[in-house]
Amino acid sequence: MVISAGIGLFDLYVEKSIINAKKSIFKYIRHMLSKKTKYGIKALAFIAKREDRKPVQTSEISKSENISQKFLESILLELRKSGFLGSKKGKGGGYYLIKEPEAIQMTAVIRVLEGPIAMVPCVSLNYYEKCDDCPSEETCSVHSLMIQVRDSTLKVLGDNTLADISAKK
Amino acid sequence: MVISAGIGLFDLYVEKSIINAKKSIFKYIRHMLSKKTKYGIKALAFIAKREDRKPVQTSEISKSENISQKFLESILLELRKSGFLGSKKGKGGGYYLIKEPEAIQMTAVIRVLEGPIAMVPCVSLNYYEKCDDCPSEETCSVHSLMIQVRDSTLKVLGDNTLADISAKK
DNA sequence: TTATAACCTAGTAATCCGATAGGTTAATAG
DNA sequence: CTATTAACCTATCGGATTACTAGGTTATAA
Repeated sequence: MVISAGIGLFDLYVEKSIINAKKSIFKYIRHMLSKKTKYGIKALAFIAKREDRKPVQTSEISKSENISQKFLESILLELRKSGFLGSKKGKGGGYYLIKEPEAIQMTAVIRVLEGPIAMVPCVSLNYYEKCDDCPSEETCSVHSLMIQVRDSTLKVLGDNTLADISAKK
Repeated sequence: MVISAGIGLFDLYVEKSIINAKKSIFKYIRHMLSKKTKYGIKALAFIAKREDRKPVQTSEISKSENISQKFLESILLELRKSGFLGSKKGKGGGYYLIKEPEAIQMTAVIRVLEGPIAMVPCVSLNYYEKCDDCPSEETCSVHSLMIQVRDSTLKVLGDNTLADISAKK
């Protein structure tokens, strides 16, 4: 007597329930800060911690901070192009800070790597965009709330410089 | 003499440059607050604005706030299941507030619709998750910064209730 | 009994994230 | 002058989400 030679209806149900279970167990959690930004900040802090101003290699940061080297390369490249870092090729090359850590606000770093700091485009200072569904921003219940959130976040990120977050402990 | 019978190298280059141009013009902007949450807040405010406690239909909110009705249905359903709203079927049915608007903090609403308020899971109070790349949270440069952001955001969203954001103007 | 409006289950296109692969260019050491 | 080093560049990818849409079923009231 053959119990189950192929995939029956029951098997399909089991299969489905496993998938659903997986979905609920490994529930995706929305990250507001992308890994790109997170890695970028970590890398900047790593470079800032160096007493000397000698170039730091991507490979060193990658190993020390557990970041995929290729991914990190693209991030550091972007930070260089945005004017945060300078670079040097060849042996003994790498990336180095151009400005003083005290002069680098976290708002600037996040805006370059992540984009807008505001939670909705209609309250963004640097990436403003009108909502297509909203007839008026004055009467929008979300608008004023998000302005408050934006301002408090901006205060924190503006007060913190690279020097603050890379302070040796 | 055939000038160009098919797709030559040059055509491909042109094609490519158009694509790149499109990419840069219509740059995607990361929204931290999803439309789902935004619509949910707007709908709650709409219902709270009603003096009477009679049920409000999805269709009415949908028209007034320019929200896709089907999408809104799913959102209101979720808000009902989370204990923010009550519902009534059939004619004259709809959704109504269960609690007083003053008793509904925006932190609660956002946590249900959006998920964590923190920008990184490792500083989330309700959705905590260890970072797999970080050896220690104490020495992480991002961690302490994100705690500050979280706390300031939490303060704003905790201070604001549904009554505050739905106040008639 | 019929209209209404909530409730439920699927599925979809578009889009992004995080990463990988495989090179080229420029600077330094020997 | 040559080899090595490390930044720089281009392309591509799977997996996952978001914001919907489609097409129903159930419960309530007129």
